Amino acid sequence: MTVNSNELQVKGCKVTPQRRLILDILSNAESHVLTAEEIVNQARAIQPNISASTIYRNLGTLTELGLLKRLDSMGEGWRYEINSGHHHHLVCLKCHNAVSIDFCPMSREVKELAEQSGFEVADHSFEIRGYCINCRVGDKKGEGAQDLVGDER
Amino acid sequence: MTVNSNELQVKGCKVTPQRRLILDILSNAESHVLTAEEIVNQARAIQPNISASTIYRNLGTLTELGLLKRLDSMGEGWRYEINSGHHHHLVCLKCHNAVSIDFCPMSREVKELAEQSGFEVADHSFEIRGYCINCRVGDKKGEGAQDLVGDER
DNA sequence: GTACTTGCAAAGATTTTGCAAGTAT
DNA sequence: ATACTTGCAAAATCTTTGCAAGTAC
Repeated sequence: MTVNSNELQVKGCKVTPQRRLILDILSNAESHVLTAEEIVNQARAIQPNISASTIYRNLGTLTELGLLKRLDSMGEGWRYEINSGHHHHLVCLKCHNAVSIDFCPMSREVKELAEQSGFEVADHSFEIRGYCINCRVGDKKGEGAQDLVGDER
Repeated sequence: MTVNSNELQVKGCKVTPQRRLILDILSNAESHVLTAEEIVNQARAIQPNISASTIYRNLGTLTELGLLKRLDSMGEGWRYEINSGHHHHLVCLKCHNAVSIDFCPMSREVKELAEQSGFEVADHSFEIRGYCINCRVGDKKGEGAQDLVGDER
């Protein structure tokens, strides 16, 4: 999943190296969903004097434009991913990898069930947490092979 | 759902007025899931000189003891509720009321689907967001009948 | 050339921590 | 009596904002 610069222009926003960098980091993260902090760190590994506020501002901007999607994060602030449509995730509790799944629990039956009480359904979230195949191999509690840290590009 | 003082003692922790207050607020909230800030505010309405740090500390402690459950909150910090077993919520985007639902998307099929990739399922979350029947009546965007504010006991 | 962006530094907001005083058991 | 808790104030985080300088178009 890559976002090219055209998509930025089409949205009526200027293509700056900082914005490209953010989008590239998230694109390369592929199966990752990164926190703002992680994006700042990875961006600094490439462009050391990029400002954190620039990144925070752009994460907001790009999310509003619909290029990024914000997920909540069990209390660790927001996590961001390239917006590639509606889907849910398997999230590894050790390495924080997030891989998309096709299954969506919001069937017509479930929606109707919710609506029985007069509730108007607007949105939903679903997330499965556990341990990915890589992290199951080692010790689940260990701090071993955290693949989020490091340069990642 | 009420937590009596015995449960605190059984967990090997002292029964202080502050802890009772926190549990009472959350018990009375019934269908509410409150943020730390809301709990602080409600607590202060009753015991004005209670310290916010006491509440933060106790929310942590009570969660570790399993008396409370922490939910994440689309970026607004944690929300807390009395731990009354596994269930999911319909959350109103206007008044933030959270009502429990019985339906759980984690069927055996879904679990197996997740496990096909070698993922070990540990946990999951599911939340339906929208507008509760009370809030549908009025203007959804208005700030009108926020029933979280106020003294609530 | 001009409006939008950036970096910096400072301000905000929220949560955590150290420590002496207070309290439940 | 004593170990656990509290309140206070200070620190630590994380995120936002104001503004002058810089940049994409």
